[in-house]
Amino acid sequence: MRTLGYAVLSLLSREDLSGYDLKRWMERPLGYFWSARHSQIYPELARLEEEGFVTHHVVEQRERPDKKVYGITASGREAVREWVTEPPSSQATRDELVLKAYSIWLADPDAAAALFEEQERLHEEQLRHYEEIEVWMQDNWGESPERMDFDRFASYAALRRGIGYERDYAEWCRWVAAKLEERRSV
Amino acid sequence: MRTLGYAVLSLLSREDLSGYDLKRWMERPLGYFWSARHSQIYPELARLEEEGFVTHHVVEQRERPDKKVYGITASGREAVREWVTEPPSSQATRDELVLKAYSIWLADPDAAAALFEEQERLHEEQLRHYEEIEVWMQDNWGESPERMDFDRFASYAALRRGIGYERDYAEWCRWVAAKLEERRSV
DNA sequence: TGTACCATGTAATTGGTTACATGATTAC
DNA sequence: GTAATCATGTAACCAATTACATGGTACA
Repeated sequence: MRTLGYAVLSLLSREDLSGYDLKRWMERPLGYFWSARHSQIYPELARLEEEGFVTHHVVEQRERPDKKVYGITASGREAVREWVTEPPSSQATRDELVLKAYSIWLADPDAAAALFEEQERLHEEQLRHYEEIEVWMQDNWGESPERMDFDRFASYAALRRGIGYERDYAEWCRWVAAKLEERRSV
Repeated sequence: MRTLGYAVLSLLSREDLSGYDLKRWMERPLGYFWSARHSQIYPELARLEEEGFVTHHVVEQRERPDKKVYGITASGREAVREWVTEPPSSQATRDELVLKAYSIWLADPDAAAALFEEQERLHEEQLRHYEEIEVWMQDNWGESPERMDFDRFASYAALRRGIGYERDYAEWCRWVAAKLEERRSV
C-alpha cells in the first residue's frame, strides 16, 4: 500500500470526508507533514474503494455541486491500525538549502548571507504560525498532553514536531548567516 | 535545470570524479542531504555533458575497468554559482513518522511507545555518527568555523544542519514515547 | 567458491507535479 | 464583471526507485 493511502485512511478514521475536503486537509494542517494535490487524491480514493478500504455515497446539494462523501470500512480501519506502529519506510532526505550550504563557498559571501537571513525569516514565520496553533490547542483542549483525548494528543504530537523542526531550522540559518558575516572580518 | 544536476556540479566544483565516485558521494556524505542512485547519476552526467556543463575523458586502468572522469566546465561553474544564492524551490515536507504520530490514537499505546523508542534510538545513532565527523573536522580543519577554508566551512555548515536535525528529532521521539507512557497511568 | 568492490549502463514502474477540462454559486 | 470557492475528474510529464544487465579483480 502507498503511504498516501494511509494518509487518506488516517483522515477518514477521524471523520467522513469528500475528495474536496481531503484536498483541503492535505493543504493544511495535514499538508505540513504529508501533502497531496487533488489530482492524486481522486484516483487514490478510487483505488482505496476498489481495495475495499473505503466506501462512498453521493450527497445531493442545493446551490452547490453534488459530492461524494467517503467513509472508512472495518477493513480500512484494520489496515491503518496495522500500519501505524510499523517502522516508517526509510526515506531519503533531500534538502535543497543544505545542498546550497554545502556549495556556498562558490558564492559571494554577501549574497550567501542574504539567502540565509531570508530563509531564517521564513522559518521563523512558520514557527510563529505553529505556536499560534499550539496556544489554540492548549486553550481549547487543555494544557497537559497526557490528559487530552487520544486523537487530540496525536494532532498535538505532530504539531510539536513542526515546532521543533522550524525552531531548529531557523536557528541553523541564523548560525550560517552569522558565520558568513564573521568570516568577512577575519 | 534539475536539482540533481546542481548536486553533481557542486561535487565536480571540488574535484574531478567518475560516475562511480559520484555514486559513492551520493551515498555518503552528500547523501545525508541529497541522495541519488547510480541509475540516476549516469544519465544525468550525459545530460550535463550535452548541455555543456561538464566534459569527460576516459582513464584506462590496469586490473580495473576503464572509467570516465568528469570535470566541470566554465559554463558549469557559472551555472552553480548562479543557483547557489537563489532561494530553494519550496519542497513539500513528507515525513511518514509524523503521519504515524498523527494517527497514533488508533494504535495500542504500548506498541506506539515501542515505535517511538526505537526511532529515538536510530536518530541518536545517526546523531552520534555526525558528532564523530564533527570532532574529526575540528581536529583536522581547526576549531573555529570562521577561520576554516571556505569550502571546508561549507561542508561543516551542512553537517551542523544534520546534527541539529537528528538531535531535535530524537528529542521529539523521546517526548512522544514519554507522553505515551504517562498516559497509561493517568 | 563466494562475496564485495569497481565500473557503466538501460528498462520498467511508481509517486508526484503541472496542466487541461468543466461548471455552478457567492462575495466584492 | 470577476475573482474565489465548491466540486470532480483526466492527461502529460518529470523525478526517483527498483530491477535488469554485464563483467573483471581482490580477498577471505
